[in-house]
Amino acid sequence: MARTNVRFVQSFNRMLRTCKDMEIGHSLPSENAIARDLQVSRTVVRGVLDRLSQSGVILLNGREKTIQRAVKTSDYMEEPSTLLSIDELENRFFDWVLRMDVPPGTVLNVAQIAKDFHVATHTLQEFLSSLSRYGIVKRRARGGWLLEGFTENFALELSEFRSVLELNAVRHLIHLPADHAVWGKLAALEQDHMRLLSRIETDYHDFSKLDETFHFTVNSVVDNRFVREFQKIISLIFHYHFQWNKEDERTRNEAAIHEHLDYIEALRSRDVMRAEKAAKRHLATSAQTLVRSLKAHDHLA
Amino acid sequence: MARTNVRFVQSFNRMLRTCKDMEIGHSLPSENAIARDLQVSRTVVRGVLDRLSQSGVILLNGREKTIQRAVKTSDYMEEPSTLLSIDELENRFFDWVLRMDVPPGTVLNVAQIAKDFHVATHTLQEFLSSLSRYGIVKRRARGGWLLEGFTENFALELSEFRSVLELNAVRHLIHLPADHAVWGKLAALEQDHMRLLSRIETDYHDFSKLDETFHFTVNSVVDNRFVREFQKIISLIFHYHFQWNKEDERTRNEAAIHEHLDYIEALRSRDVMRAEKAAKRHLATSAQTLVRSLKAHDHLA
DNA sequence: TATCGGTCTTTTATTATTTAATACAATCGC
DNA sequence: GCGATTGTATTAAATAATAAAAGACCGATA
Repeated sequence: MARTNVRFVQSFNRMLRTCKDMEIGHSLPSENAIARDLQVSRTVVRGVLDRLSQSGVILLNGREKTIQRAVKTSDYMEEPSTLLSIDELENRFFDWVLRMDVPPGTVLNVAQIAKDFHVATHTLQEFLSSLSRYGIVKRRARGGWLLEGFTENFALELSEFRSVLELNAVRHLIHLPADHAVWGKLAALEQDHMRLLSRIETDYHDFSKLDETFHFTVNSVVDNRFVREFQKIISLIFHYHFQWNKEDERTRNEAAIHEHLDYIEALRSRDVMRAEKAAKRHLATSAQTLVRSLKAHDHLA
Repeated sequence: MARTNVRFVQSFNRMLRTCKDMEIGHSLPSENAIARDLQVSRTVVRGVLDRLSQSGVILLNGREKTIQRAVKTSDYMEEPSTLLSIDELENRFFDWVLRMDVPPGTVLNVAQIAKDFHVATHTLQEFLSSLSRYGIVKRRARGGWLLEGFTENFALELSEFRSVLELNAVRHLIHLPADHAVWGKLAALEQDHMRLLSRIETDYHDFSKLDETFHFTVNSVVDNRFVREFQKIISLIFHYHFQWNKEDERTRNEAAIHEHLDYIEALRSRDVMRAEKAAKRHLATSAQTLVRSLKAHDHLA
């Protein structure tokens, strides 16, 4: 009925492994040193040392913490199943929702989802609250959460927002000096695209990852925390849709590669109009793909 | 040791007020009807009716809920002090932080703040979690929250992001037909600006609100949930800084009014370059003001 | 004199509990 | 019989209580 003692158990076991490698008669370092090493508080360290002394592995005497006997397998404690952190939850949640096992408009059952995902309910609550900033979920008047996205409108607005950010990045990028790192990265990406094109018949599937890297590279020239945060969610959503929209995948990806190559070429020309045009064309295609795959999935539901 | 019964108490008192206006011998409507009326579940209604029957105000007999006696003042229950909701919390929190009672880098004490703000700790946790999407706070590795903003960099990046969004809005706006509502609003705003200018000596303080309305109007032409969400936080932060940066306030505001008027004029010309230029100039001034007021406040701390 | 360990307080994460919502079954009046 | 109403049971959410961990303080010690 309170917080778990995973930290204690893990620290205990790690401490045992350290003891195992030490000779009998030697002494462990100071509590502070151990705490620093294990990245836990001294309170935990003291708990661990107490327990080690109780089971006779070490002898506490003033500042001496002498190893008394060899460590046995039975000394180790079993680690309680650790819950997912809020970051790990993000991926699982999107995986679950974006595959549209869940249609928009669903009322989310916090208790059930928390159980399924092996997270504490309050962790899920926090996560949903943070998602509500993006309008993906909404808090209902008297308890409960409503899944709003991913509707067609959501996809359109997300794509539009993405375009605004990326076009801004493009305008920055073309003014960067020739020795800026981004140009080298773009050249490398160009090669990657060409290589993939040559083996597109079989490996068209690899485009998803390449696409993510490409857009990330373009946007990386803007050093802004808000852009970065949004980029994260944008790439997450686009990436997921890539994964499960299999229709025309080879054709679509091949066309997208050509658009990317045009895009890179246009950037390199340093011509604002041309670069913007190439970017816009690709972003429009991308938006269309997203909307279409949403609709296709909707039909199944 | 569990959730509060505010809902029950409030429903009970509201029910009593209804009973007070009814004559003895009359019967209350069905549980479902009452639930609909009070906007609570039937469970609560049944609880209320039970209690009313216990205290002899009504007599329950099958489907009859007959009023038995007049309602006395002592019948009413005292309402427990209700906690702030997460929305109300947002304003209080920003008020607290942006006035820089709290320097960047502070570790936030959830328990303490929750008590000070009269919210449940989990409400605060959720709120902080949602703020972490904007990088204003960060979750620390082993518990606790770290206040990151509002540093100079934060102000710069926020301003930059604001510019990106607003310039996009400007590009949309100038292509809107002459009969679009926004032109009327801009004309009205222009008048408001002129009027304020004529009484600037005394009423320069009113500019803050006008500024907010103006930028809201410009951005309103973009119908995008992500833009809207960000607009909320941007206007919040800019607005707060307006409130407490008193240095040169009259001069600054007067200059800003002129920039706004130029801005409106430029929009009306429908000339992209001119509109962008006017917008950029004002946004740059605005960014500078924000950074400067941050620094000024920093000196005091 | 700087580090160390004992003690205590503060703070956080999680569970247990209470209230509220809702689904379903039974009943009543028309 | 049928729709509305109530009775009952299950489920879910909000919050208080609580165990674990972090950290502050201080005298002791090498």
